[in-house]
Amino acid sequence: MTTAPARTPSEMVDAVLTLLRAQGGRVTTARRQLLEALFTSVDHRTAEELAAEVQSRAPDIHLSTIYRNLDELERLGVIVHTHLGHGPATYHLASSAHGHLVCERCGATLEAPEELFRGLSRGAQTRFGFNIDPRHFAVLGRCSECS
Amino acid sequence: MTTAPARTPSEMVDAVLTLLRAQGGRVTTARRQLLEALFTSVDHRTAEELAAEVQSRAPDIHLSTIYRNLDELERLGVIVHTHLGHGPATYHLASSAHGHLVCERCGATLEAPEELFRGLSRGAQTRFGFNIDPRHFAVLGRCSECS
DNA sequence: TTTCCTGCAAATAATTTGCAGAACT
DNA sequence: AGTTCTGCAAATTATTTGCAGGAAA
Repeated sequence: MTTAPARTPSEMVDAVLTLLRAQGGRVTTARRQLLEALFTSVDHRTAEELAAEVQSRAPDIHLSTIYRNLDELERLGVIVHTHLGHGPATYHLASSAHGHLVCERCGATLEAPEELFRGLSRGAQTRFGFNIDPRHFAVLGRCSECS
Repeated sequence: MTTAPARTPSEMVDAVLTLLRAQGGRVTTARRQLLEALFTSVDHRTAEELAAEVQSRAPDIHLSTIYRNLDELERLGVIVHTHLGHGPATYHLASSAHGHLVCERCGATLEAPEELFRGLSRGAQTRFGFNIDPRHFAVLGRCSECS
């Protein structure tokens, strides 16, 4: 059996640029480089880190342009951003969505599968009619080392 | 059967001031007024809101003094602060600790009993050795109205 | 009178915005 | 040509910090 076709990062970049163009958007160096950076690493990265990577190839691209394009890509559903406690937001591909557990002492970040939140999700729903989104904000606490 | 004696706000303020003095701290107008504000309302309030209330009685007390004293009171375990999504942190008495569900659309805040997080807490513990603290950061999502 | 606290101004961190010119289509 | 994007500088928001004078013990 085959899963969805495994596309190369470069194909993914092109696909998003096509989508962008279809919405009346334009293909620019800043956007191509930012997508390149997003699709060639799995890490969660901050706007600043992404800017640094983009700037290593196109030095003139400004941090504010990175922010504007991250917003745009989030509107398109390509990426999501998460607040891992204090400090800057991190961005990653929407296709690898998951929750986060962050240690408030050492800062370690654990990626938590969505099903870990299923019980909370159900409880919040039945008792408060509330639909939680475990991806937008991390759950803080102490990791095993720091407990 | 009796529960813990219900103390008046004013008695609570005095108790904290005594604790402060016992630690080598000093009793100042700023501290007394801040405690007064904290103990006479149940709301979650931001540093700015607390400053406004304090300043209605003692106009010269500066916002930075409020921040410094909130830190101090948190170190003493009297209050806790919570990040309700974007925007400023809110402070409330540690004795009324609870989790929060915040709607990312309309901003409504629901107070969630700690036990709502029990399943998540257990799962994070057994699967990751992680001890969650549901109080420090709110869980975001959509309230029933906005869903 | 000694140490702690406070007011004030300035610094910080992360992000957003106004604007005029440059780049895509 | 006509929008959309971008770089830059400046504004914003929330909070922190340095310092010198003022107040508690």
